Amino acid sequence: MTKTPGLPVRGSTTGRPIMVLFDILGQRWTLRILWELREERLTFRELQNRCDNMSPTILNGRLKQLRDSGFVDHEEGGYGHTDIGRELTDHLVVFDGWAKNWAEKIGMEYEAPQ
Amino acid sequence: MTKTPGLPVRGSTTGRPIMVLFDILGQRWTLRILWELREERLTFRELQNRCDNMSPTILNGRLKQLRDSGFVDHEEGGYGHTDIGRELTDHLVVFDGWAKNWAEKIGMEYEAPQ
DNA sequence: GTTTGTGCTACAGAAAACATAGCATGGAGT
DNA sequence: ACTCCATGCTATGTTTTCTGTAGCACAAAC
Repeated sequence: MTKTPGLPVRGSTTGRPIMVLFDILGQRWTLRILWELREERLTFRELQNRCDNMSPTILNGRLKQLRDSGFVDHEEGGYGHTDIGRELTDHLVVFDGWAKNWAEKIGMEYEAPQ
Repeated sequence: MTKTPGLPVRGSTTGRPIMVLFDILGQRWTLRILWELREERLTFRELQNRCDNMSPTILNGRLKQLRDSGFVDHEEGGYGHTDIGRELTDHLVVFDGWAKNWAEKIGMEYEAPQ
């Protein structure tokens, strides 16, 4: 079941791009997968390891979806971002700094390990 | 079950803020709820309507979570963003324009209704 | 005192995700 | 040729999450 802008998705019959995007990102592990690929290409199993040993069934499903959506490809060296996938992930990277700020405001200072 | 930076979440034992954020956003409807509140306060039922009549059970759960996380409050006029919730949502608004671009690249020109 | 709006909760069924096992392919080494 | 290992999955049964529908409790308006 491919999710493409223009086609209806869960929670939206119009296929409006932002809704399609929300539908994709609002599934468990999707954001995390994009995130983990931010620095280097990873094999299926490396990716699985970094994603807390998530179920391969789901990982495979997500990767299929991300490839269908044009965010991820699978070439020499494993799975990695396409150009547009990198663009999307760059936006996510912004959230990293932002989240630390949020963490402080919410009353919890998080200290990075090491 | 409150999700707070510093406490472990699904897929991350460290409670690293970005992971907590991904855990929250990577649930169905959460992105959508933040999105629908971007312009005005909405009552529970208005919000439900805009979110494709999502199940009130889940809506209630999400709202609890978003309040616990400090993104949403419930005051005069219904549910709405806190300052930090607005900040987060501003980032999401960026995705709207971006998603249209993505839609074109992926080979589907989406025309907004009306 | 009945109707309308609001903010939910209850509950049964459907869908998604999980954990674990294991298979098929391909290359390296011996 | 054959074992060994990495890689990319699929299969299966269980658990968790989400859905859909019904309905309750409170408050204000009429």
